[in-house]
Amino acid sequence: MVKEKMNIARVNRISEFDGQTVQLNGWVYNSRRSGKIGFLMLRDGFGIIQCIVAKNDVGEDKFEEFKKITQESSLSIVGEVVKNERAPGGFEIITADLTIHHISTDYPISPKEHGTDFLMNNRHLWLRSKRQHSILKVRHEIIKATRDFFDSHDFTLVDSPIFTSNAAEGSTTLFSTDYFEEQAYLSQTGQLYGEASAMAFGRHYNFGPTFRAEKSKTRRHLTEFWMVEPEIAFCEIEEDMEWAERLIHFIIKRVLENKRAELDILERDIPQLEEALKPFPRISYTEGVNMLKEGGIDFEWGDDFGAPHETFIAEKFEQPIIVHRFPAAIKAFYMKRDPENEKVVLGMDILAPEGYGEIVGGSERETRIDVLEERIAEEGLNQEDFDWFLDLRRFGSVPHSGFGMGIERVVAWICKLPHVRETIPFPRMMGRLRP
RNA sequence: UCCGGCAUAGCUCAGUUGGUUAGAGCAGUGGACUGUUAAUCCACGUGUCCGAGGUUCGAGUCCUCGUGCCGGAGCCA
Repeated sequence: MVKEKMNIARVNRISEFDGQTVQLNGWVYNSRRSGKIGFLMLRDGFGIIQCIVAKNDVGEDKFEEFKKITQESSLSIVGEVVKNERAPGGFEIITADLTIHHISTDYPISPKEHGTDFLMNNRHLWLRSKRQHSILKVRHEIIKATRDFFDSHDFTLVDSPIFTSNAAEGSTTLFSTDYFEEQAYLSQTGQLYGEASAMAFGRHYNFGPTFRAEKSKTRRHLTEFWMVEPEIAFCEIEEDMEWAERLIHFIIKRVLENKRAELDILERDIPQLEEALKPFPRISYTEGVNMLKEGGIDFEWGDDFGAPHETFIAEKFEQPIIVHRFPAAIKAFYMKRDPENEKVVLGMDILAPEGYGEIVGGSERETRIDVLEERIAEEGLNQEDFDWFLDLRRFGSVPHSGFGMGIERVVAWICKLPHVRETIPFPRMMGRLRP
């Protein structure tokens, strides 16, 4: 039996236990035997380490027991931590004792190749694999960096509600739900509430799930995704762009500092990612249209950029770029008109390089109540639903700006994944509600 | 919603111009091996060929419809 009061080690800190006898608790990642010696790859959630199980060390009975273990069986190992160059990771455990907690039978994910649909059906188990583990560790670092960034600049996290009565952006499809005999929608953005918070706290951010019932089947779309949305009082569009750029620089630095091993497992091209630490070029929509025309692409001023247009412009740069001042007609009602050109709004999008497209969308907000009322009517939205929002322009209206950053798209880009579905533990997409 | 592709063993796939008994690798089980790195070697098994209908002497293969999945467009983060 495994002894009580043993040093319990975690694989990520195994070097601190060099030469000591420790206990490790985990699952079998893989194992192979060669007569009287076995090699057990133990996965403890913090890492994977090789454990040597030799008949001479553990005895006849324990060795017979070891022979029974299968992939993803759970067990505890007691043994000495030793340096060994032959072991992946540089350290291995010379097993003195092992206790089996549970034997797995027919674990579906073998160490060979599988299709995405099969793996997604087994997502609850797929999370145990090295690659998925690394992606979610990077996701965690990105989220933590985001929160640290805002927290360290006096932003207050103020959560926005998930159930809402109003559509903030008329064009997008909403999930509808029955709310005590009234219709409620799942939030597609926390922004309008964020504006209320900014007037109360000066600098605000919210971070939560958002829902879009778009029937999108592309590598960039989920129906449920996480978005961080800062909103800043007394902030104009140029400063808004600065905040977004500084945030992304900060995130990249932190991932490079703390998640290098994970990026290596994902075979991420590091120098290419480091390009994102350069300043972000700022291009107006009109300049973007000219770039398309010079590139021989048929495009009319006033049309919205499609994915191919975004890609065409973004591919000219190694780092993310900021596109700003879009035609008012194609953007949301709350964006402020450019005083120098009423045809455009003070909105901005950040396009990630390497074909990842839009990761940030933001704007300076319209401060004039009459303009907002007009725009709400134009969009065919219900004025009553926005009455509380319009109060923000009745009681001390000030210039303010904000943006939303999609976490999954940032994770996909930083990890250089082919699809956003692997960036979230349990993706929700059209045709995917389980597990 | 629109356009294109795919569907064969638990998994990944092959399957010729339509031809008689549908195959491989991996995983699994048993055995050999004290330094393996997705170990190797020997032995053993598995099929609603996505579903329905049609053409044909004969369909995994051809046709029609349906279903599921994948990619893209639109929309967006």
